[in-house]
This record gives sequence, C-alpha cells and structure tokens, in this order.
Amino acid sequence: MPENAGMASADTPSVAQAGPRLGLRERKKIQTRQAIRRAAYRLFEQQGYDATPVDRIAEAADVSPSTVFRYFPTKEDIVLTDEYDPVLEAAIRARPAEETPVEAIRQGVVDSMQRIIDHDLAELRQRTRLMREVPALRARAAEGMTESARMLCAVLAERTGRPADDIELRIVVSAVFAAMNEALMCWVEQGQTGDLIALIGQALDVLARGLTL
Amino acid sequence: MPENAGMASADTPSVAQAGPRLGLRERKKIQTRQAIRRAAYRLFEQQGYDATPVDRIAEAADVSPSTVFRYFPTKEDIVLTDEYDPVLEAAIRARPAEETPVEAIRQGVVDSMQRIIDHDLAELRQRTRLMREVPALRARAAEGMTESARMLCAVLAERTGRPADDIELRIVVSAVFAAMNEALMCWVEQGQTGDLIALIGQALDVLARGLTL
DNA sequence: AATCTTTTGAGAGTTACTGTCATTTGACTT
DNA sequence: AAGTCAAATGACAGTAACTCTCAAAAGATT
Repeated sequence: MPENAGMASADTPSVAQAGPRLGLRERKKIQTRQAIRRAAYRLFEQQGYDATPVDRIAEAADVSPSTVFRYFPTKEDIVLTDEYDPVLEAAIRARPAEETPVEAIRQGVVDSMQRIIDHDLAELRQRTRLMREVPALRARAAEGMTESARMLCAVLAERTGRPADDIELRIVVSAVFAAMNEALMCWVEQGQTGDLIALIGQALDVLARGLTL
Repeated sequence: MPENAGMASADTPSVAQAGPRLGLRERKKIQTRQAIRRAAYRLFEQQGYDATPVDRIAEAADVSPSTVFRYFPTKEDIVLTDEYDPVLEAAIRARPAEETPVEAIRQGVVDSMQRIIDHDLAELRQRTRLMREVPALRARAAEGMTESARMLCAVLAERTGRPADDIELRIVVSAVFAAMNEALMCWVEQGQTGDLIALIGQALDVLARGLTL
C-alpha cells in the first residue's frame, strides 16, 4: 500500500514551493507533523473527536504526548491548522485595481476556494465535516475566521484607501466570512456532494443584493 | 452598602415578569446564581479571566465547586449565559407582517438591543469587554451566535414562508449576526462610550446596500 | 571525531470538567 | 409540630487537556 500516493496534505506546502532541499531535520519535522495529523484524522473518524484523547493520538503516531503539543498547541489545531489565508490574500491581490472591492472579494474568494479544492478535496471534506459536528471545533474555527478577517481587512484597506480598522470595512469582511462559512456548512449538510463553488457564489450574491429575500 | 441597589442583572428576568411569588427554594437558587456571577465578574476584573480558577470563584461565592458547575456547565457560561434570544425573537415577531424581512430584522435588532441596554448596560459592558479580550470567550460567543441564528432562521422562515434551512435565509441571518457582533466589538474598542445603537444601524446599512464601500 | 544546537521524551503539576453518593434543606402532608 | 419526600448541596474520585522543566537523543557544524 503506497503511503502518500497522489495525495497532497496540508503539511505539504500548498503552492508549488520548489524551495531549497531541506535538511534531514526539517524533513523529519514534516514527517512527524504528518504522522500526527494522519493518526488523528484516522482515530477521529473511527471513534469520534471527543472520544479520542491526545495521548492515544500520540501513541498511534508513535511520538510522545509532549511532541504532539509541541506541534499543535491545542487538540483543535490538529484539525484546524491550515494555510488558507495566504492563498486568499494572494487571490485578492491578484485582482485588477479597477475592480470594485465587492467584485474583487468575490473573485478572490471563489478562486482561492477552487484552489483549495484542487489541492486537497479529501482534507477539506474531513475538516469541514468535523467543524460541523464538533462544537469545540466550530467555536475554534470561528476564532480563526476573525484572524483571517483581520488579514483581509488589511488587504482591502490598501485597495480602498480606508484605514484597516474602518468600521464599514470590517462589517463587509465579517459578513463575507460569515456567508462563506454558512455556505460551507450547508455543503456539509448536503453530504459534501454539491457544487461548493456555486454555493459560495450564491451566498455572496445574497450579500451583494443587500440581503433581500 | 446596599446590595443590589437599582441594578438589574441577567439573573433577574429580563422582562417585567411579575410572576407568582417564588418559593424559598427558587429564591435561593437565584441568589446563588447571582452570588456566583458577581464573584466571578469581580475576580475577573481584578485578576483576569484566565488567572481565576473556578475553585476560587466558588470560594468567593461561598459555594462548593460542584455547585458552580451545576449552575454553569462551563466557566465561559458564567460570563456568556444570557436571555437575549427571547428578547430578539419577541422584537422581530412584533414587527408588522407587511414589512420586508430586512426591515423587520433591522428594527427588531435595534429594538432589542435598546432593551438590553436599558435593562443592564453595566453588564453588557462587562460581558462585551471580556468577549473582546478573552479568546476562549470570543470563540464560545460565536458558538452561541450560531444557536441564536437557528432561532432567528425559524422566525424568519415563518414570516417569509421559506423553509427554515433555506440557504439564502441562513446567509442573511448569519450576515446580520456577524455585522452585529462586529459593531459590538468596534464599540468596545472605542471604549464603549459611543452610541451603540447608531453603530449597529450603520452596520446593518452596509449590509442593506450590498456591501458597497 | 568532537562539539554545539535542536528536538524529543519523561514526569510532575494545574485546571476544567464529570459522575457518584451521602447529607442537608426547603416543600408538603398529616 | 412532626414526618416524609424531593431537590439542592458538598465531598470526593477520576479524566483529559494542557504547561513546565530537565535530561537524553539526534542532526548540524567544525
């Protein structure tokens, strides 16, 4: 059974980062990270998130519990750590300056989501399913969204000339993230089989038309 | 020093509920609840949320730790438990049926927020300040918002005739909560001195005009 | 090969819970 | 007023997610 056949994980750099060959140390770190995440995902699937103590994950990944906490400060991070923010940032910066902010956000969001799907759909599925079902993960994910929101605010601040802490800017950004999140949750509830990009598009449409029903 | 002079807390029913005189047992329960919350708020203010173990809150409230957990399933609940949902629900149901959903939400949100401010501004201040500063509370509050969102979806489902799990409905509701939350956070950052109602109005305006900047 | 630095594992300690059980205390009956 | 019942409380034991410290192991460097 091949170990990592044709499967990119979040532990592999998202973008083609043909960086300098890493030393043995760095390579081992990446392996350990992967081992922990894989063991965790497998156990979560088998027995559920709450029913899986970190100690057992450590055991399954063949590392000490201390090591698990060194790689992932909290159990939630094992599931939620991702590299989506830079992707979104790049996608939005790539939009032409003459585009309206809303349109730039829309295209940036759609583009980066497509990239994430292409990169590792299986992982997105697992992650979102867990996010839907485990309250602790939902809560933590929301925390993560406010951090992403700060980033997006900064990018849009440049684009619009507004200050990064501008209230209207923040409203826009948080509404977009809320809509995107809701679209993701709907997708999960529909069995993750539908067209996620279309769902997100629909969600952003609702925002763009001023929430009219 | 008077003990509860002119100060309504979340432990006192929000609305004028001149219900039947409560038995001693019920009265004591309310007292205990109040004692725990007051002790907690005081200690949080003095030494911070994270630096205050539940045991110390129990001690300060003169109850056993078990009792604290009986009243509040988690430490976060001591801060976050509120009775806002019924207020919002009532406010929205009170809007005339011919009003558009967006307008009904807007007025309902504003009305209920005003009611909350009138009821106990001091508590709203403490709560929102803690929500802003303590990550664990931010996360947990987000969880609470998704529950409130479910309720609001149900109410709007009735009003619009759409199913309660309608995607567009859910987008609308989650966007509104996101905007309201962001307005609250802005208010906190501005020292909680500005006009909160105006801020929320501004936030909802941004949504209503389709996020144009 | 020797040394230096980073990573790891072991172990002890804290804290937020969870579950159980005996005791207490208000409520209700007679 | 005494007795009974149900609910509330407190004491205690246990689990699990971390946090900190320190010595051993392993890669990097000379």
